[in-house]
Amino acid sequence: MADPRTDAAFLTRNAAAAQPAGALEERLGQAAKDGRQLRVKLGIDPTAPDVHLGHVVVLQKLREFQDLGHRVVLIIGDYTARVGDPSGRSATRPVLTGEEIDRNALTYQEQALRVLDDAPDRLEVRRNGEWLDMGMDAFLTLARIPKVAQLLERDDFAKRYAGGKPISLLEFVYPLLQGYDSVAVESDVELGGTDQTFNLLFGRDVQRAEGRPEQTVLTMPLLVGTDGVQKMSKSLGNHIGITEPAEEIFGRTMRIPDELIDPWSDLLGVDLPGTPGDDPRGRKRALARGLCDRFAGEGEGDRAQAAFDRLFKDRAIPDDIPVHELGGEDDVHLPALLADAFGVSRSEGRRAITQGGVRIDGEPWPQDVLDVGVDRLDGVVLQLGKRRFARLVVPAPA
RNA sequence: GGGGGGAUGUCCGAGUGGUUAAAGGAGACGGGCUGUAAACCCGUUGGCUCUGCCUACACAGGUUCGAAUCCUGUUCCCCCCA
Repeated sequence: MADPRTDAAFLTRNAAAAQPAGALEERLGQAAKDGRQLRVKLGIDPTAPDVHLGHVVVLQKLREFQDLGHRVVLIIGDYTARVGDPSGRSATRPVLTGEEIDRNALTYQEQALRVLDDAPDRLEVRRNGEWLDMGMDAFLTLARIPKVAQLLERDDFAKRYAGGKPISLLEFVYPLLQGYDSVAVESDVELGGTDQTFNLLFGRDVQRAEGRPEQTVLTMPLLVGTDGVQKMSKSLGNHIGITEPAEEIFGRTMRIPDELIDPWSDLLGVDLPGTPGDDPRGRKRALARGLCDRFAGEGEGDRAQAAFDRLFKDRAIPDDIPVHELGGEDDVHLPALLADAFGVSRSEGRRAITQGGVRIDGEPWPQDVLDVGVDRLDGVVLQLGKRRFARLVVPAPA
């Protein structure tokens, strides 16, 4: 446990990079000798409050530091959220209002604690508004540090610049502010995804300029989203949130491409039976169960899997489905009903019917029938496609 | 400050007066096959009270029998020169 070499190897086993080389082990050794905790920083941007599996990769790594006795410093970027982090973005980010930031930060914190240890000596939560709300003179002093050429080398800036896409000065300033966070909290180590590499390394420059020891940078590979192509991100809609119901986590995990099974298992810390490449279906089911147990609660994995099998193997109707109340009309226009029940447009509903995608109580609905008497619908299960269900009820006359 | 270029549907991207709800691709959705994977096949993809109607090609106005396409103004973006 106290062997720095073992600890460093453990911490970097699934990391993308630890920079500079060997620095992590050295720090761990120094900390052990001085009998103090390392301060491990993670800055989070409170623009997207819901924590998803992509965030878990880094949170999980923080947790490992905590379990080795170190202290995590979580920085809520309430001030920097007004700037907008350009990392990995091809366009300028929207700016949030103060209330949105507060709300998001709270939600995030709450959810992050499902992964992190919140013991008082293991977790410190700060907001960078504490120190970034500085005067112009202080800011201008900081502004000497970054060089334009250096900023332009950064991958996403370079791409945008070459592609004729806009980059605002505000975005240029972002790394500087994030770097100053490291000065303010005296971080020993900063974590982030590989897309954060530039910002994290730049933090070292700021620390050096301020006469502080430079932090070690540990980057984690980006978790590929459920589409199997792009990094997991809420705005791309390829994410799985850790507060989602077990059925959802299970089902969406089952839809990931096979190539993702091992990276996910590795980065999210879910152990799988068998060897990589073998029995992808079985391993994927184990992965899905593991994620459910971890985020929805112990035992949820088996439960979700059973529900999943009922639905897709037996093609049965799930037992826990939302109830949709019908209005008072005698005749129901099916496209309108589908629109109300499932949040699609009436045209989409109509299309689904004419393409044979609608079922009533599991029986395919005739493709040319768009209207039906309300008496035919009381208590039945309306189904759109393979996985959208609603139980219909006709309210008793008052 | 001067000059040039651009803004099209979820995204990318054709289209420079009529046969354009707008080629093509991606994505998505429905069906088939299946392991709710991949690959593959078929269909759909602005809305609606649907053999028709309405709204759409940055925004506002104009020319025309007719405009995404022409003109004027506005907003935003990019490039070059200073």
